[in-house]
Formats: sequence, structure tokens, C-alpha cells
Amino acid sequence: MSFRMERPLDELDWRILAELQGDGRLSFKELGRRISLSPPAVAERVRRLEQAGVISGYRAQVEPGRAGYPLTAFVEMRCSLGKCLLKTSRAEDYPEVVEIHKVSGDRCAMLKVRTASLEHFEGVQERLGNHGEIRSTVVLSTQYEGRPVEPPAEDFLRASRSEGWRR
Amino acid sequence: MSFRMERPLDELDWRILAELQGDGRLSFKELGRRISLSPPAVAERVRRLEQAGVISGYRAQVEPGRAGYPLTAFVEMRCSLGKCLLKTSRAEDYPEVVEIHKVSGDRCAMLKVRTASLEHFEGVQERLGNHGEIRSTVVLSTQYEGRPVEPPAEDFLRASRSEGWRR
DNA sequence: CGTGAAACTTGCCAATT
DNA sequence: AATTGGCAAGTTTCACG
Repeated sequence: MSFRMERPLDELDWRILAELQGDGRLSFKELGRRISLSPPAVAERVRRLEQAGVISGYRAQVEPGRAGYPLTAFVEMRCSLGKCLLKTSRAEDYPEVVEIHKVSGDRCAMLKVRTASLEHFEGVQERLGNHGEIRSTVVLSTQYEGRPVEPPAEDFLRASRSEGWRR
Repeated sequence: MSFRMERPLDELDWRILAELQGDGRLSFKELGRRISLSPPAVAERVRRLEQAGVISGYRAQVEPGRAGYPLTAFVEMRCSLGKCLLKTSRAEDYPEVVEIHKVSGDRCAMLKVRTASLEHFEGVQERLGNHGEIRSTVVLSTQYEGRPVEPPAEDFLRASRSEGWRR
């Protein structure tokens, strides 16, 4: 399915990714116009990015707040032995959990949860609590989410880059 | 720009959202076929969902790991007075920060960060540390992320849900 | 909300530079 | 490897029932 990318992404690839992350339904014609390339040329590049798994799909972005889930929270799990959420539950059991990350440290997972209300969240929290200790952080507001993946700084002159990182 | 939805989402709306979250480039014809509705009818519904802000856009999904950012981490900020990240910095200053949430509790923000390496992350952490105390959690692996927004449980028998989640 | 037809746009393939 | 041209297919969108 997912072939390796023989060559790292060049500037044109990144420009394609930038455009497609902004509008995933651009036609090859329009996309080619924006990055100054012919439709067949962009088509081949996009196909290559897809096969390499860099582009994993095209999706409509749904605003959770407008779709009945105004409340977002992070829940860190420190599961008890034999009760680990990851091993005793499945995705269908927790539709409210939209992200699951296994993490370092003494905790075992970081969850992002979306609920319809505080009451709803309370219920989810109780159910998650059956697996072990939990630590919840309720989101008050979100500055941004789903920021596009950008090219590495060293590949381009990026005027806004203020300070370099240590090596 | 963003009008309110006069009526809550009905079953057809949710089926449209499910399909479009699975493939954002479906034609009205194919989309209509899948939910048993005529192309003009779905087009109208989709347009309404867009104008209501439920669908905020269509984007290509880029796999950060395949695009040079294999490392994900969460960083909780407890900013010092007058040095709050949210007030002293701009998005361009931290391209590695892909999410910013203001949160409850004694912390002020939860960040999701993507970097090219541990060294890169170390640098970001140092820079963020200038704003105050930070608490970092490195992601070891991700079960899933970007799970589709689903209809509230009470509205449907969940049997009709067919789309799989990523990973 | 469904159907049908017209017009547009797109994607694809060939040949060329 | 990328550009140009043309053709075929699909899609959108309108008017009407």
C-alpha cells in the first residue's frame, strides 16, 4: 500500500501540499496553475505523494462545535494493571474519544474527547475512570487546530524564523 | 459568513457528513447514490451544511510522519505573568505548534507539537520554556487521530456506521 | 424532492521539445 | 521530465414535473 518515498519532498511537492491542505478539491488544472506546472505534471506528483502515504486522504472538515460537540477535553490515563483502556476496550465503546496516543512517562495514554455537554463529559469521565486514574483538562477555547503541515525551515528562507535551534 | 443552522442535523445530514469525512472529493452523483438521494438534493444539503459552518472546508490529509515530522508531543504551558505565549507570540514564531488550546485549571494552554526529531523538539521546548513552566508529554504511538465526527448516540442505532477509522 | 438534457469542466493519452 | 493539444467521460446545473 504505502511505498517509501525514494526522494525527499522538494519545493514543488511542498507547494502542492500547501495548496491541497488549503483546498483538497482543487482540480489538477487549477492546482497546476497555482504552482506553475502543467496538469499532467502535477497529477503525477500528487499520485506519487498519495502512493508514498504523504497524502493519506481527502476529507471534509467538520466543525465539532457546529455539529453538536461543543466541548473538548484532554484526558490522561494511568491505567491499572489488567484494565488498560487500550487492551480492554475498542473504539466503538468510546465514540467520544477522537484521539488516542500512547505516551511516555508514567501515564499510558493521552486522549482527546469531544462531548455534547459537561454532563456528557462527566459520564465519559466516569466510564474512563474504571480503567484507572485519570487526569482531565477541559478546553476553554481553541486558537487553532489542524494546522497544515509545513516544509522544514531549513529548506526555505523563512523570514519569520527568528531564532535557530541548537545543534 | 457563518449562519446558524435553523434545524438540527437530521439523519441524512449525518450520512452526508459521514461520507464526506471519509472522502471529501465525492461527486454529488456518487454521494447521492450512497445515501439514496438525487444529485441536486444532496448538492443543496451540502451547500447548507457549508454555509452553516458545519463543514468548514475540504482538505488533503497529510501524514506528518511521512512528511518529515515523525515526533508528536503535548506541551502544557503554565506561563509567567506578562510572558504568556498566547499574548507575546504569534503562530509564525512556532511553526511546530499545530494546536493551541486554552484550558481550565492552573495551566493556561495545551499545545500539540510536531517536530522532525528529538533534537528539534528539545529546541522547541527550550524556546517555549521562556514563557514559563512547561510540562511535556511525548507521543510514542497514535492509535487514531482525526476520528470522524459522528451523530449523537441517541439519534441512531449505531449499526449503520460503516466507515472505518484511520490506522 | 426527482428527472432529464445541455453545457461546462475535467482527466487522460498521445506526440513533441 | 515537462508541455501542449485533443478527445472522451464525467459532473454540475438548470428548468420542469
